[in-house]
Amino acid sequence: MSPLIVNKEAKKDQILKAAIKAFAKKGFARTTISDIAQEAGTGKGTIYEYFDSKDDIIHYSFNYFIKELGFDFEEILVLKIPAKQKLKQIFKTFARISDSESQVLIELVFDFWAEGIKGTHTKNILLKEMNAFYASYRKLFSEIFNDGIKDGSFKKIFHPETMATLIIGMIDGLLVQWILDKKNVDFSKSINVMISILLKGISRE
Amino acid sequence: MSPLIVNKEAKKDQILKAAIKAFAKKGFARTTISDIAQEAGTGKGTIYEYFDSKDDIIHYSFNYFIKELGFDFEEILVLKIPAKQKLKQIFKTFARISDSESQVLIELVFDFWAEGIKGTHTKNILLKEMNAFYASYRKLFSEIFNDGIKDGSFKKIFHPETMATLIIGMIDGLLVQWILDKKNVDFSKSINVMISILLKGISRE
Amino acid sequence: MSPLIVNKEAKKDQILKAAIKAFAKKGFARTTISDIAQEAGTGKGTIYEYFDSKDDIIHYSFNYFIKELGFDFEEILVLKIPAKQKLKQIFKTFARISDSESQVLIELVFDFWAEGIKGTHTKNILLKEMNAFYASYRKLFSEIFNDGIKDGSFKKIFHPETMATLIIGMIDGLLVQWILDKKNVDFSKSINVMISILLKGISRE
Amino acid sequence: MSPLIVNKEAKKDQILKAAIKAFAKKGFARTTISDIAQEAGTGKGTIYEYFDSKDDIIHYSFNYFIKELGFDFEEILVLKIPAKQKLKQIFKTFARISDSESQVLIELVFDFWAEGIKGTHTKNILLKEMNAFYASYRKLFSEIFNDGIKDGSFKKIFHPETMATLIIGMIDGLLVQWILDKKNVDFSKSINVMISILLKGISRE
DNA sequence: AATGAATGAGCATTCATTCAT
DNA sequence: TATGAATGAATGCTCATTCAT
Repeated sequence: MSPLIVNKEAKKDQILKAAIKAFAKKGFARTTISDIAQEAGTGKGTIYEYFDSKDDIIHYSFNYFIKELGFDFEEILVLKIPAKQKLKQIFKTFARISDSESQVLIELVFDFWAEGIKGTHTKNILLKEMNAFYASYRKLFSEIFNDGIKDGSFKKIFHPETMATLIIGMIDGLLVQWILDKKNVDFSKSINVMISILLKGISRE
Repeated sequence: MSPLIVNKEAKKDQILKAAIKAFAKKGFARTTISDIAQEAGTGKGTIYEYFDSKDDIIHYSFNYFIKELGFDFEEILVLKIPAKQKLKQIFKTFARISDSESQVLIELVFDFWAEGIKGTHTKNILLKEMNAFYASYRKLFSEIFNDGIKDGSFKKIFHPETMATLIIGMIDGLLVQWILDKKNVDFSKSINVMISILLKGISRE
Repeated sequence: MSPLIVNKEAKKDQILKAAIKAFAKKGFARTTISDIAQEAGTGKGTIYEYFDSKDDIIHYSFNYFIKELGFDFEEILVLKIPAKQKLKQIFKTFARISDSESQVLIELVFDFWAEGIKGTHTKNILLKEMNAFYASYRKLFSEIFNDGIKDGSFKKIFHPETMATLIIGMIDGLLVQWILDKKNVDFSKSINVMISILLKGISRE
Repeated sequence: MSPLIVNKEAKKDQILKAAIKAFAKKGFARTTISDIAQEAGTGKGTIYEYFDSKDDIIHYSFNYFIKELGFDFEEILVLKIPAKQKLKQIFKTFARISDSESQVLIELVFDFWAEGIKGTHTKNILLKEMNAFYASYRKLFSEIFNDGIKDGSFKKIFHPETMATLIIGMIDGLLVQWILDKKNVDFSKSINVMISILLKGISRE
C-alpha cells in the first residue's frame, strides 16, 4: 500500500513538455487543455494539479523556452578572450538552433510575441518577462561592444546599445524568416554572413 | 422606391479598420466579433454583411497591412539610380514606419506570423500569402544586390539571396524589438545604423 | 409619372407561390425569408408588405395547399349518383395527385403536420385549421357512407365515421409512402387497389 | 484514485429520452439544446459529452423510435401459423400503440418525415434509414401475402408488394389522423375495422 | 410601394475549470 | 493523487424583422 512515489517536479516537467509540443502544433489559442492532457498521457484534471491555469502553462513555457534554448551566455561573457572572439562564440550557438530538438520550441516564438504584447491583465507578466529577457540580452551584447571599443578592436562610432538591439533584431528576424519558409531560408548560412559583415563593419582596421 | 444607398466598399473598409484596431488591442484569438462591431459602431450582424467570417476579416487585414504599409518598392526598383541609392531610399521608407498611423497596423505582425504558421486548413491561405509576400520581398533586395555587384559598386563575395534574407530579417527583427519595448528601442536610429554597417560591409572600397 | 399599377392580390399570390416552392425544397424551418424573396424575385422587405411574418406565410400556404389540391368535393357530394359512384369519382381525383404540378405542394404535407401539432401559441391556428379541414373531410366521406347504407348498397356493419377516418387515413398514408419513396411506390395503382378492396369489403353482396 | 464513475450508456439513454420528450413538445427545429438539457436536468455542455451534435441526437431518436415502438415483427414472421393469423397478430401490436408511453414517441413521426426528406447533406442518413425501414417493412407484409396466396387462403388477384404498401400506408395514415385529432379519432377501433375489411377483401371465400 | 442595409435576439457549439470519487 | 464527468460562460454566426430612403 505504499504510495506510488512520483517526483512532482519531474511530472510537472513532463506535462510542460507535452504542452509545448501541443502549442507548437496549433498555437496557444487553438490548443486545448484536452490536447495537452492527451499529449501528456494524463487526465485533464491532472493538469490542474500541476498548473493553475492555461495561462500559467504558457508562462512556464516561456521560461522553459529561454532556458532550454541556452540563451545564457554568462559563461562566455566572463571568458578571458577578445570581444571579437566572444561574438563569434555566441553566434556559433545560434547556428546550432536550426538543427537539434530546439525546433519545436522555436515554433513558439510567434505565440509568445503575440500573446506577450496583447494578453489581458494576468499576462502582462509575460510581457514583463519578455522585456526583462531582451533587456538582459541587449546588455550582454552592449557589454561586449563596450569591451571591444575599450580595447581598441572595435570602432567607437556606433552606440553600443543600438548595436546590441541591431544584433538581436537580426537574429530574431532571421528566425522569423526561417520559421516561415524553412525550405528557402538557410539559417546557419545567413547567420554566418551576418557576423562577417558585422565584424567587417565594426572592426577597426 | 429606392433602398438605402450605402457605399459598400467604403463601409467594408471602415469595418476592416475597426477590426484591425481591435485586433491590435487583443490579438486575433481574443478579439470577438462583438469587439469589432463595437469598435466599428455597428451591430454584430452588420459585420457579416461585409465579411464571410472572422477568418475572412483576418485575411483581408493582411492584405490591407501589406498595402497600407507601402511595402511596394516597385517604383524604387525601376529608378535609374545606383543600387546603393536604392537601398538608402528603401530604408528611408522603413524609418517612417515608426511614426504615424502605421503603428496600429504594426502591432498585427505577431498575430499574422502566429496565425499564419499554425492556422487550420482554411487559413493556410494566409501562410501562402505571407510566403509569397516574403519571397517577392527577397527578390526585390536580391535584384538590387545583383545590380550593385554587376555595376561594381558591391563586392561579389556575398550570395545576393542570402543577403536579401539577412536584410529583411534585420528589418523584421528590429520591428520585433521595437514593438516589444518601444521605450528602450529606437527603431529609426537602429535602421540607420544598420544601413551604415551594411553598406560599409558590402561596398567595394 | 403614373405609378406602376399592380394587382396587390396577384403579387401576394406570386410571393406565396414562390414561398411554397422554397418550402418544398428545404422545409419550413430551413427556408429563410431571403430564400423566398429570391425565389419571388423581390426584395426581402417586400415580403413584409404582403405578409405579417414567416408564420403568416406558412398559414397562407396551408390554405393555398387545400384549395389548390382541389380537395373540395362539394360538387361531387350533391351529384345525383349512387354512393359507390361518388366514391369512385373522388378517388379518381386523388389518382391525379401524383402527376401534375401538385407535386411541389404535396411535399409540404409533412411540414404542415409537423408544424401544425407543435407550433407555438400563434400557430395553433394552423392546428385548428387542419383539424377543421380533416373534420369536414371526414364528414364528406361519412355522408357518402350513410347514403350508401340508406339506399342499401353498403352494409351497415361499419360505423360510417370510423370508415371515413379509415379512408382518409389510407390516402394520407399512401401519400406518405409515395413521397418518401417515389421510385418504389406507385401511388395511383395503390389507390386503385385500395378502392377495389374497400368496395368489396363494404358493398352488400 | 478513481474518477467519477458513470454508466455512460445509461446516461446517454436518459438524455435521449429527455430529448425525445422535448422534440415531441416543440418539434426538431424549435427545440434547442437548452431545452433538452433542461428536460434532462443537466447542463448544456453535458449534452455534448454524449452526442456529437443536435443532428446526432435526431438520428439516435429515430433508431430509438423504431426499436421502442417494437416494429420488429421478425418473431411473428417465423411463427408456424396461417398468414391470416400473422396479420391479426401484427395488427394487435399496432392497436397497442395508442395506449401507454409510446405516445410521446409517436408525436415525432411528422418531424422524422419532414426532416427526413428535406434535411441537408448530413441528414440524408435519416432519409436512407427511413427508406430502409419502410422497405423492410413492406417486405414483411408482402411475404405474408405471398404465403397466404401460396397456401390458398388469400386470393391472388392483388400484387403483394402493392398490398403491402397499402397496409403500411393505412397504418401511417391512421396514425396521422389520430395524432392530429385524438379526441375525434379512435385509433384502435379504426385499425380493427381496417383489418376486418382487409381480410374480407383478400380472403378467398 | 419597394428595397436591402442594419440589427440583435437567439442558437449550436467549445472549452477552461471544478469537483466528487 | 488522479481523473474525467459536469458545467456554463462565452463565441461565431444566422435570420426574422425593421426602417430610412
